[in-house]
Amino acid sequence: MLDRKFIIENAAAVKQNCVNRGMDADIDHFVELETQRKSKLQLAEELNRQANELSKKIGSAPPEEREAIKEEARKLREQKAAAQAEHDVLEEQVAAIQLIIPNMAHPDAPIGVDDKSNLEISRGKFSPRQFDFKPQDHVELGQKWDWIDFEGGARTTGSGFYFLKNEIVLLDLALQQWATTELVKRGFVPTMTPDLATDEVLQGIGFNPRGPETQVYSIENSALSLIGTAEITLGGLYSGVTLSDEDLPIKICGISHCYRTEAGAAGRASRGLYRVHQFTKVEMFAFCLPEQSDALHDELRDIECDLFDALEIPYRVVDTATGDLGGPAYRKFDLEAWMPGRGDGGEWGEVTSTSNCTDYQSRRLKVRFKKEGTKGTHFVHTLNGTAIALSRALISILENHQNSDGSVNIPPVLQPIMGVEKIGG
RNA sequence: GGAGACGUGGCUGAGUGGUCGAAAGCGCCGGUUUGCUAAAUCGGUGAAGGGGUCAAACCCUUCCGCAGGUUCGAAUCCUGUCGUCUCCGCCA
Repeated sequence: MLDRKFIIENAAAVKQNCVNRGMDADIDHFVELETQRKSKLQLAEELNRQANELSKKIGSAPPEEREAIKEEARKLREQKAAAQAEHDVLEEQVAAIQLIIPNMAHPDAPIGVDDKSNLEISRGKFSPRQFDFKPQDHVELGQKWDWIDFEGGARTTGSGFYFLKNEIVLLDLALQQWATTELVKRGFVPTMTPDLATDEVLQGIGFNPRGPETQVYSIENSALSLIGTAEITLGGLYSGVTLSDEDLPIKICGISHCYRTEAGAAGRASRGLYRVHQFTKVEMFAFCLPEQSDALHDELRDIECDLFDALEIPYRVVDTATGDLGGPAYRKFDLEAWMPGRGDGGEWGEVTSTSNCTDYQSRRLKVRFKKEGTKGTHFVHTLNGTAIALSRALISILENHQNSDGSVNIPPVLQPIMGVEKIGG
């Protein structure tokens, strides 16, 4: 969320930003309520101060006066409680609006209401391949070699779930192992995170854990939800913690399962593994100083490019338009891999996404830093990026590296881990 | 899952109704002393929110895991909750 003072002082810019992002937040109402809230708070504090003053007097007052002072103090406390109650109502309303005001956008982020305004900024090392046969999609390949069992997933759990089987399990594990190793080489602390998090952390990261619009599976009779991404647990890792500026940036990566309800998202573009309710992901996350976040964002994007280049998968990099940023992101880059089996004759499909969320998440999660030798604390900047989302990486590998007999070549970087050059056939 | 103990400032740790935002020690910052270092010694040293100021100084409120309650007044009493530890049970 944005700082309240910032919103009030920059109301016009915040309003324009909401328009650019296609979000509807009543900034004027926010300013009005927040102003009221502050004056109520001052009133409550003043009444409290007066009551405190009286309470202190009681000890030294002559016994016969004590009851009268007590009575007066009691009245003041009652008035204070009333003012506080009014304040609390306002606070709730202010917080509700503040929660839906999106982050400001990077000045270079393309402005537009949806993904049609996304701007392609670069391409990977490899171009989409010209097949001399009709490429199959990953669903067909998965069926042919008994690699992916959607029927089994549907029977045990429901539509949108699947079993991975046979060699593709080893490919999946090899990708996790390889990606994590690559990140460790680049200074990331590897973690395996919980697959559940408290609703508070979910909300801090920018997810809406409950309610009709939610994309999140929540656990009944508890304040826990299944995470949609390790961004949630990694971001929550230091919630409430004040870090030292000397420890920043902290680069951390995490392997987790990701769960998404994908309510209303079924359709032709969601075939197979592309949009599923559960998948595994290796996620990058960083906490850093404000002045570091732009460069770090570029670094995360470049790592994603390195990984997909190493896997020999064609992709393009997209600078996401304001309307497609979501709430927390200040700027977002997506990698879209070429998926030969998608649509008619192949389509680009999102495989990674990296966002600079500046202090939008850290303000809610209260992740601060202290500059050594100075007073006060500030909010860190947080960034996240997909290293490998297994389901979509598997699509990319199967579809791009398939042979005419349906066998699939394993990218050279994974061969030492898997011990084979090819699967199927 | 059952029983018990505990949760105080960067750390250790005192504090069982007001004089406590909180002793003491350690650490840290600054001064003095000293050939350097160490030691000694003096002083300072939490956070959030609000007001105030050009900026400071300064003022107010809140914070002793968290949330409620009792009371004129709560670190201290009560309830709930979360976390940690120990023992038992169960278990991969």
